[in-house]
Amino acid sequence: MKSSKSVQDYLKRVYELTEGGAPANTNDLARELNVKPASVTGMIQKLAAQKPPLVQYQKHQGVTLTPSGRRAALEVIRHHRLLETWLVQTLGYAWDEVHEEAERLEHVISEDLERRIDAALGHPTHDPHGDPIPSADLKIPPDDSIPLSALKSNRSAVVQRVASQDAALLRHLDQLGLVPGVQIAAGERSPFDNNLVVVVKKKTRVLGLSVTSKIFVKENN
Amino acid sequence: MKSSKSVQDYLKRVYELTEGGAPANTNDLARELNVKPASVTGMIQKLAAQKPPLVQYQKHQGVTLTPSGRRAALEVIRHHRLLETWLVQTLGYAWDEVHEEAERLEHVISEDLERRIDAALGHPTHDPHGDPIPSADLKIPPDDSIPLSALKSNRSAVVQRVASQDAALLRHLDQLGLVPGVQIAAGERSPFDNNLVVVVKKKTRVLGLSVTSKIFVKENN
DNA sequence: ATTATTTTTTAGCCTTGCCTAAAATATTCT
DNA sequence: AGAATATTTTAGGCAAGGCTAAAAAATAAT
Repeated sequence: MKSSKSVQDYLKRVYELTEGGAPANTNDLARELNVKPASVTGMIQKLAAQKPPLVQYQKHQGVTLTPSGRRAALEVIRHHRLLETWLVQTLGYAWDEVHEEAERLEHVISEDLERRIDAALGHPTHDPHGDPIPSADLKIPPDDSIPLSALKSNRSAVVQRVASQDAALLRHLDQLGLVPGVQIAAGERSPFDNNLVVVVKKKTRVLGLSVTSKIFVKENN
Repeated sequence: MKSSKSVQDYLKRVYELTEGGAPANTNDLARELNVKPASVTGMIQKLAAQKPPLVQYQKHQGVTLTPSGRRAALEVIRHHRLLETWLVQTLGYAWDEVHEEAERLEHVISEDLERRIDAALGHPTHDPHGDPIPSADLKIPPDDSIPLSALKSNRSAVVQRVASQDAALLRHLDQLGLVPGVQIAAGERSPFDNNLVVVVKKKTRVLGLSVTSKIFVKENN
């Protein structure tokens, strides 16, 4: 049976919060879902009680996804990222404008529409932010990028991904040309505040840690 | 405040059922909405109690839309018809495949997306079935078509609209070439069963009342 | 004009998913 | 360790939107 919008949202957030390996905790989920912690406990208990269970859960020990839960989460994420790509490529949306729209559409599109969008776009592997789009069989391509904040001085790299849905930040980066696919070079790094000098499209910029930690790059050769 | 999917569905059905002028009754609404009559009564009472009320309602006398309710209904219908047009024109859907998809999408698209689709399609006035698309200010173009079943013998006309969402019927009509825009000519009519001989694209067909009553045409000059 | 039948409404209940307040458990600090 | 603090869970409620069963109203039939 198809899960509700709420359930899909919970699974998606658990997926995101457990990408680092550690289980997700109630408070973080509550914050991400704009819901009270007590509500999270309630929902998590239901998800863990389903047959088959969608999450693994022991009280006071956080939540992880079961294989079923992970599949359901990836299905939603595939919808989301295909939709974002589609809105940008066919309706001229900017990359900072598509998140909320996709957030609503992702829960209602059919598998048929999913396939048609996928085909119309030529089976894209990454969305406008550079996030990988799970394939039809829900595989995710491995990610070997590193945060720009970890790039060594005097090395060059290609921007792979911008891990933010903050519209203001995205517009700012777009302005600077800091979008997926772009070639950059790292210069001096301040040891005090971690500010980094970066050359993008012949222009020299200084970026703070709050920015460089969200830009993921792949070092050249 | 934006109304829920349920409320939008109720308003849309009331709109459709009252197009003939008469108020809609509980049973018809229940059937259209796949809900029990008792549930309809409950919801209608809530809609009539809102400030401003969305429906006009007196017990045992059926339901009509207030101006606010009508506006809300037309907004949803605009979404639905723009979406159907979009799916057909940009993703290669057939006209019998789009109804259910649009039925779910219509409730979640933003006004921004509505505008972008409208613009991308060149502000279409009719959907793939020939139904009029309410304009941005929710006006509906007047309809001067008549059912094919009422077309006089030996007159020719242009198909304007096919008033059905039955996929099998739509596929059949598509086969026959009986789609909006097509030129047809009426021949003999059987006085017993109302079967009508029609010439479409040089081919002669005999159509029953269940078909001719759903095809709306405009007689040539 | 009563009775019978159909239609509509009321009454009471259920599920989902959220809330607040209180209780229980963990964690941190001295 | 024990107290103070922070986090998490339980308990009890609420609103939306369905349902069934019973009551009431309208319509039809004798």
